[in-house]
Amino acid sequence: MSNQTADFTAIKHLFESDLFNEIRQVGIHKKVPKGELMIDIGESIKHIPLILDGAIKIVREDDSGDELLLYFVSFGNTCAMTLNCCLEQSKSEIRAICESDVSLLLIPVELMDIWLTKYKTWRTFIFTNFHNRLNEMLKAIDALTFLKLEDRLRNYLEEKVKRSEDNSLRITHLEIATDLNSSRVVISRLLKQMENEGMVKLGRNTISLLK
Amino acid sequence: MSNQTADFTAIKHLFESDLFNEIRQVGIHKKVPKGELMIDIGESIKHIPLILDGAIKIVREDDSGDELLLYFVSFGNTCAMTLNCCLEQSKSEIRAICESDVSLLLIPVELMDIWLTKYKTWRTFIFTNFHNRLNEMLKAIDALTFLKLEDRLRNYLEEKVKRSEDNSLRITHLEIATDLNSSRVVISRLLKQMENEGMVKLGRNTISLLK
DNA sequence: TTGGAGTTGTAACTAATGTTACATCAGTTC
DNA sequence: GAACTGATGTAACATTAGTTACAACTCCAA
Repeated sequence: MSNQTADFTAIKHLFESDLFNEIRQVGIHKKVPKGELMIDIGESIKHIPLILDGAIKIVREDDSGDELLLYFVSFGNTCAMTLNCCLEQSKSEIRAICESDVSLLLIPVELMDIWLTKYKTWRTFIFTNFHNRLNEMLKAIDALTFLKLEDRLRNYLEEKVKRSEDNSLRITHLEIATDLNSSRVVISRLLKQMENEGMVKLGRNTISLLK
Repeated sequence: MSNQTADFTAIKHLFESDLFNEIRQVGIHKKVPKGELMIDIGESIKHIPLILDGAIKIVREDDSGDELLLYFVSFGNTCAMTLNCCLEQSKSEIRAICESDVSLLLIPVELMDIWLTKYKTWRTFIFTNFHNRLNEMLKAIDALTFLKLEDRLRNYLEEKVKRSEDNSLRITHLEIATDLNSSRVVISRLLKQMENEGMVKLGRNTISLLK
């Protein structure tokens, strides 16, 4: 796809102009529709994805198919887990699914190291990303360790609402249960309880945060 | 403390010789006894610690003082969470406690970026560390999400035994409970059960892994 | 308009983990 | 050796979360 269609505003300010120009030249622009699987567990990765628009949901899965949502990656960022894979030539440990329509640039792995020596802003970019990802992982660990499911659910809903137009979400109880590695019945129970407390309003396929 | 007393063998093979010499020149050698608090949550960090010998235990704590052991860092490594802090000038998100007597080198933060452009082996070192730490965090998340406490306990004991001379540990049930963010009674219960199954042998202040 | 397929509500039950309370035991100190 | 401290064993109970089962409701398509 032609790079003319890509909107670089999300990343322009991140990089010095020489680097920005290189990125425009070598980056392969791609649009991926909402819901599409971008990377699956076990795949090897040859490009660094640079997100221009939209958000990606990063999911972990165990052997028996149970899932857990780890975090979201949005514009101006890249996935540090992916950087990992690139550097180590190893397979992906995680699954990446488009949370919305996503516009991104693919950068060939080889440039990673070259740009690290050449551009200060690239180093900053890479390390900021590692930093953000480590913090997201810490947040996930904190939630799993110290929070009750009800609070994880509330956080989850708030996080989702932040990414939506208004206070309402188009989502089913089952989807939530999957993301939180719980069961549908438990989520329904907690949601109903939250509705009774006036925290949310439930409808078929929709949840509105009132708080 | 003089650098003559430091044993560099653990890291010599990691770096090209120019870099290795720089490290020897600027690195401040330090020995920290077992059990000592190296870094606490909220502290700011001016040096990158390079571990020569021993192991450090990385712990997370929430507002109410509940703890969780995240992972161990041992020789030839550094703590990526600390790298984070260095780079971002932010405060430590974690607590680091010496699991054994530790010998380490302190590298001034300023050199971090300079060495990144100058030395390929430094880049590899830094990224390998980020990689390892992200993987450790993933492992922690997996355990919290997908494992029952009994299995986390077994993993914990196996991990500890790896770092000890023989199959026995000098540890109390309370210490284990703290590391796993559980309660002493629960840990005692599970240990007793494991003893009945012939998996461990319990004594006062000691646990031996049998199978 | 009828019959799925998917979504939600709810009850009853089970399993896992945490809490409280107390007894005992080993080692240390006075 | 009496008193104290920390470590462990155990019972009874509480809470949280997961499971099974089933009814009811919505929407879409044949």
